[in-house]
Amino acid sequence: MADVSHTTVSRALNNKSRIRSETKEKILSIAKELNYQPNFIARSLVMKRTKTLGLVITTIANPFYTELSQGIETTARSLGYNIILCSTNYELSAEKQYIDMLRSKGVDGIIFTSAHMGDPNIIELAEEEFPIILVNRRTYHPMVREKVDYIGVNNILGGFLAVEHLIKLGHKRIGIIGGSSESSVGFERLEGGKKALDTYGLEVKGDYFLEGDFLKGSGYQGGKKFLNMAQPPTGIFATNDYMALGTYQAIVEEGIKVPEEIALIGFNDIEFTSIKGIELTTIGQKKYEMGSLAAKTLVERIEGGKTRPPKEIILEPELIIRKTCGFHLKGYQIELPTMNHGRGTINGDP
Amino acid sequence: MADVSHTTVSRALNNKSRIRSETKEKILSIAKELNYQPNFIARSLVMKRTKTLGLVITTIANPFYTELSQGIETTARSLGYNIILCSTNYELSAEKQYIDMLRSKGVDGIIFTSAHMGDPNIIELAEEEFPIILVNRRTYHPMVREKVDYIGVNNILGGFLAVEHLIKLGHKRIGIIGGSSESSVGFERLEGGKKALDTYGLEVKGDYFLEGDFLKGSGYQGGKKFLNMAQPPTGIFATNDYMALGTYQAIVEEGIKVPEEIALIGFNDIEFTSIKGIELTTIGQKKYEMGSLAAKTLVERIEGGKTRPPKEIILEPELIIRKTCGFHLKGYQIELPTMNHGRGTINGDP
DNA sequence: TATATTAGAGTTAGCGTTGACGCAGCCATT
DNA sequence: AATGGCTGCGTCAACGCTAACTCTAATATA
Repeated sequence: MADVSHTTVSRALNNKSRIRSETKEKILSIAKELNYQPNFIARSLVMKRTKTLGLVITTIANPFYTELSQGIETTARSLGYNIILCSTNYELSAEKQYIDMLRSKGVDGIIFTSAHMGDPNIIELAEEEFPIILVNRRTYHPMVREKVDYIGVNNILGGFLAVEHLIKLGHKRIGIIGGSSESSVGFERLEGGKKALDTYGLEVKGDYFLEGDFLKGSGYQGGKKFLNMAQPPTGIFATNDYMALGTYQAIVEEGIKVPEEIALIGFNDIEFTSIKGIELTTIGQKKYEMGSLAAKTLVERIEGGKTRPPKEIILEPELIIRKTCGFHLKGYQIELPTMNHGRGTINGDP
Repeated sequence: MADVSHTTVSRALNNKSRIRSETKEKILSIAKELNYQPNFIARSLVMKRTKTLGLVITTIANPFYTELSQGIETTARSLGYNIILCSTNYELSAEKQYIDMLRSKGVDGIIFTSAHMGDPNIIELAEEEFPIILVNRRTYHPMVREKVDYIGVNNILGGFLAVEHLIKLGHKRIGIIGGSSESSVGFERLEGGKKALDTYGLEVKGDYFLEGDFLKGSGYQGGKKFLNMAQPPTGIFATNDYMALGTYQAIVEEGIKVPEEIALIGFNDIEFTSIKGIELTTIGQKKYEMGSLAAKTLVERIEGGKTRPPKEIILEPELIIRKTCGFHLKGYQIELPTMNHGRGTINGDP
């Protein structure tokens, strides 16, 4: 060594007080020369902090989650945290295993991107006040809402915008393919859609609501089912782009033209929906930003103590008009005032 | 406790000998009751094993890497390892930082999915005999080849198959958009393409080789450049699907038809190239399997000691014929024997 | 019967850090 | 001159485990 105790070295490396600056610089230069890397494990053992976060995700194969993850990872890194990736592949038992493993490895917090509606694992962690955050999907459990932060998009508004768009284009028969019933996101988008129908005085007809699972296959089957109806819908809102792509394929296979005969709109604006040959009209959301905010908020909670009341950050969705809705062909048929999105009034003005 | 020392508990939990089975079961049942989770950090500190791997990747935004990562993560998990995700976003300095962090956190090994050709970080790790593995991209440095495992696809054959396919379809002027010169993958695919031209007696003309960077933009620019030539190529091989998509857009924008006027072929077979409206002809590779093998091989090296000579596992690529090459319109114009792929002869037969 | 062997435990040390505490030496205040 | 406080270090313990060693009692062997 450099003629000092290991404690002094620790003081030098961690920029602590009670050390002479000469001594500190001497130690630091020796450390650099030896290419010394502090042992994070030993530090973690005593500090009870690992500077590592768990990221629980169904699958990064879905580009929506990929982009979200990018935001999470990049921001976490800039805050000095690493990410342990946990793909559950849609199995709740895997989630439990991952949680145990993550806690055993001492992660400082966990990010859940696709929590089930009544996920018992989440409830348990919330009760313990272990630092977690919900992104994208949420849980409505009161205990959870009282304790854990949530970052998401306004899915109700998103669903509303999608269906409103179809209505304005003149469609009267609108089919909606919902997401999994275990997902708050699917539920909320469907709610928004129904609200639009209601607002514009259209009948809310059960036949026109199908439950999917956010996978391409269910979009495909939903599409086929709609086409086999006596009165098929003329406009379809699939509650995510994957299902919209499946629906698109089902429609095209039947020799029916999109958007001339059937209009189609998705949700998420994943990268490949914009390319020539598809150009899916969809509801966009800031996925990267959502991930980034999630990482930031979780780190805040970890480092700031647990006293802060939980945040709910709801981002705004955005209608992205491309080709599959037929807007470029005929434009809006009806002009009605759009729902008040909560941004139109300022300081008590009507 | 349960009237035993902590050592005995350790013996019970780790299924070690020198313990009576009654005692063991008693301890285990108490552990279960208390929902006891062993502290991995403390264990890691003494064992010098964290059961954690680093995954260094440019970006998971590219679906190729996403699928690869899925294979890696899922397999690693089944072997009892977790993955720390490290997206470099194409910065070499970020790679160095990540490596230091990973080693500081005591990962047992690191998986590199996109090593630069002469990556100094890789060389350093190889010299130290730290357990690493190269997937997809490799380094030709002799020291590295002598010490570290590599899993990849036969890119030379892949490039050959792509260009051969275009030749057989009757194309004489074939343009190739290469990948980054820092990537072995781009280099090899280009080599394979040139080899095909050579094999079929076509001129290898410098103008027809453009260097890209594997991003959509460079495919787009490459496409434009080709179209502005006095004698544009009639068939284009983009060395990955992203660039092919960019090229496709450039061509369509000019009002030229794919595949009627220009044939297009990509490489990787990422998910979205198969959907209706695109249907890109491409060279497929088993991305998930590649990742899976990488995780398995790295764990083998970690757990099996460092004495084993390095493996090179080269998977076989596969020509996937869809719509953009025009095969469905006219079929092959030339029938020439395909290059011997090393699988045609058995036991000394010709 | 005397001795060696073994199973089933406990005891102790150490992994590489950080943090609480102690102890000189120096300066400033009373 | 005596007291107090501060600076700059070293000492010691602890984090929660595993591994090496030790000890005891029971069993096997001569």
